[in-house]
Amino acid sequence: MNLENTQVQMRKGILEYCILHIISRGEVYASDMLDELTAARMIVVEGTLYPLLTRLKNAGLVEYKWVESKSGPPRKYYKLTEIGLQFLKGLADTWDDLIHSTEQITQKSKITI
Amino acid sequence: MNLENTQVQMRKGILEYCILHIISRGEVYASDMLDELTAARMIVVEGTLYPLLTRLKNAGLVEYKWVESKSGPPRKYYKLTEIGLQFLKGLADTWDDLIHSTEQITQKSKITI
DNA sequence: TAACAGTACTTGGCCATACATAGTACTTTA
DNA sequence: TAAAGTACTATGTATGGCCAAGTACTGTTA
Repeated sequence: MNLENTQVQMRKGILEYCILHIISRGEVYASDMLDELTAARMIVVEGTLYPLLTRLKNAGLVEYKWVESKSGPPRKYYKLTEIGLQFLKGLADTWDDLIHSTEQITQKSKITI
Repeated sequence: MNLENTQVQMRKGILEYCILHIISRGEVYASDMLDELTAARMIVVEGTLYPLLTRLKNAGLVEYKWVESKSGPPRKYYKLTEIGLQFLKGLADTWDDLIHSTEQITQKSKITI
């Protein structure tokens, strides 16, 4: 039980939310997402992102099309499905509730951090 | 892949943070924590809380003492250790970073939720 | 006093996710 | 043609939340 591990645990589920958000803004492929996540200091590695995208695809929340690249192999460009959009809206509510609940608990605290 | 499951995933790690916060405010036992978590609409069940408390104890973040009860079996009253307090401070930073990163990503979104 | 309900804590097994690591396949460049 | 870069795939591990069943103690009541 250490900080690093807890950071990983806290990320669980939230990553899914963030990635659906990124995809909701337009067609992107994996490297675009990694760039954006990194820019927001939400560090993610390939081994996490790709399986997640596969899960989202299998669940029907996203779809992709192959697009040829000028430099390298073809890329999968993702976009949200209608189901994915609805799911994202539900996630947004869940996330807001979680934030609110956590604030309610932590703000009661007397300790100063 | 459904909302309910993602809610569970999002809770991971955050629960640990909330419970350390609750314990930081004074000596409490499990039912007190459950009441407070429920009041904040952070629903948790016994099977989640007790193992978590055991982990925190084994990691040296909390300690407890047995206190007799007027109605029922004795209770474990928990309080933070010095290590636990330091850990909680680290978690607070982690949580703030996570909130900030998530906001940075979700607020860029064009979709209205 | 014996059966029952209430309270507090324990335990074992299941599942989903994040990650490390290694590997495949294609393209461009030297 | 070999090397480097890009994009995606696959496998195994660890962790934590949850379900469900169980233990143990106390107080109530018939």
